[in-house]
Amino acid sequence: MSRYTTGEIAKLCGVTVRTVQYYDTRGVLIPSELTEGGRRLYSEEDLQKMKIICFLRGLDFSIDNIAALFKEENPDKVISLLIEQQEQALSQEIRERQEKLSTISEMKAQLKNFSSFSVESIGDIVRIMENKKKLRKMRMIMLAIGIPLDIAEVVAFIIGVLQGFWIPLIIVMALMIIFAAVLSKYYYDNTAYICPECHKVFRKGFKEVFFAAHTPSTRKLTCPHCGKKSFCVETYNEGVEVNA
Amino acid sequence: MSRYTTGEIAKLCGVTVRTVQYYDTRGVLIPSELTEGGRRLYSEEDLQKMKIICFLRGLDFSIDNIAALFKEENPDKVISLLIEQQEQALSQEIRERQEKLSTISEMKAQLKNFSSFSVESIGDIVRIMENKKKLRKMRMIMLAIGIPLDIAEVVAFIIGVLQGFWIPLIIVMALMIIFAAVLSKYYYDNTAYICPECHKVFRKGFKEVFFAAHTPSTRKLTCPHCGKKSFCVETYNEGVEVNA
DNA sequence: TTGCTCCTCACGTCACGTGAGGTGGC
DNA sequence: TTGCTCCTCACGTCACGTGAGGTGGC
Repeated sequence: MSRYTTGEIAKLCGVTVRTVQYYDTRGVLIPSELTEGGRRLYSEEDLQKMKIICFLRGLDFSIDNIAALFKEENPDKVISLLIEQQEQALSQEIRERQEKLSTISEMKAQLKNFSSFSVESIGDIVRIMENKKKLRKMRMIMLAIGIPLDIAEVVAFIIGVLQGFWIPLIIVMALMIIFAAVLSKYYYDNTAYICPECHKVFRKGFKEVFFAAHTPSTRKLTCPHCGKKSFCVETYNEGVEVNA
Repeated sequence: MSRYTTGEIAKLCGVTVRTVQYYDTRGVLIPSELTEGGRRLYSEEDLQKMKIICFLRGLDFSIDNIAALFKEENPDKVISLLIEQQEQALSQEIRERQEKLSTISEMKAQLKNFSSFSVESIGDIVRIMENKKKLRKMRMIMLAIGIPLDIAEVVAFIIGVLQGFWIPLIIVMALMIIFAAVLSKYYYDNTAYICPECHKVFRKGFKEVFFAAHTPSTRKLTCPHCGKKSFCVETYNEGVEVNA
């Protein structure tokens, strides 16, 4: 009959001595023998049990559940239940982490718009991310109107060239100008800007916005709150008034 | 200037009062004011900061990292670093959990082979899972030899029927018998069985194994160690002698 | 005055890790 | 005798949760 010491069990199972001792105090693996000096001695069965415990711990089963399993009279029913639970828990944890990952990568993308970053900018980013869907929806609506008009213009132009009949093109051009004005106004009304310096949301006059230097999602504007001129990130306007 | 109490901050940020107090003691969010009675009062900026803290905590950033970020002079460099770290950590955690999930589902599949399950069977399952690759490899080798022979037999049979020339079929049949004998011996030599009662690995005589009732991965055998007859799970043989 | 909220200890959670100071066993 | 291993407290980790017993503020 081979006997193992705490250290031997630990080495054979790839854990620390402390873990083996801990499992004793937790009552999952009580050594089958003690020396007169109070040292733990483990049998071959103890070793096998420890290996099972380590395997289950490696699958994130809790020590309480493992202990319960060993005390159980009908372990076959309990193990199936525990396995189901564990599958659920792990899948849930994977889903959560995947969501966090996608939030992080969206945040990373937004960070690039901030020329002057301070920790408070994170608050701005959260706001932008929350309003991003609305902003995207608005842009989609504008595209849905703009693209057919563009097509109409090309068609009217071709008609003009091929048939020498220019009336359609003139009508379409007129429509284009009207729609462009309406769309610009619509876009302007539904966007606001976040100052990267003082983190306030503001809107400015149409002309200033229209002619400002810009990138796809920022515009260089003078913040009406702190007075600093910088590239401000565009966001969906939720009831902000124009601060001239 | 609006002031918020601990409870208001908690409600606005979707956390408990205890959490708000805890962030104070941890030094991440120290209230900008205290009443004479010692109650915490938070400013509007404190609220914004708390929202950022909660957002970052929701992405599993540690309180220490968040605190460091707020104290940092160049937060833009630090935030990028932290984001990278967090992405790495989350991906790693996802991978680990996916591996655990696949181990669990393999274990679930193996469990079905155990008619009489006890907690010790988990040890058997681990052993079977470890040897599964070798067993599969052996079965693949046997298929790789068996299938060409099968094809050869069909071809020889067709030749016999079409041309009345039966010599090839006779030769192939003879080869088949020889190979079947060799393969059976090979299969027999490389497999052992685990007793679901006493969990020992054993091998038995060729005849008993050959004629035993069986399923694709178990065979009804009498365990030489405990003497009980039951469906034993097949595993790869790692140097076990025949225990007649 | 009465609820409600908030306050500070202080201990609990979970599965160990990390010393400290002492001792068994080859 | 000398190392090495093991022993038992006892505290630390991480981000809070959960009472207990007391008090501020409307």
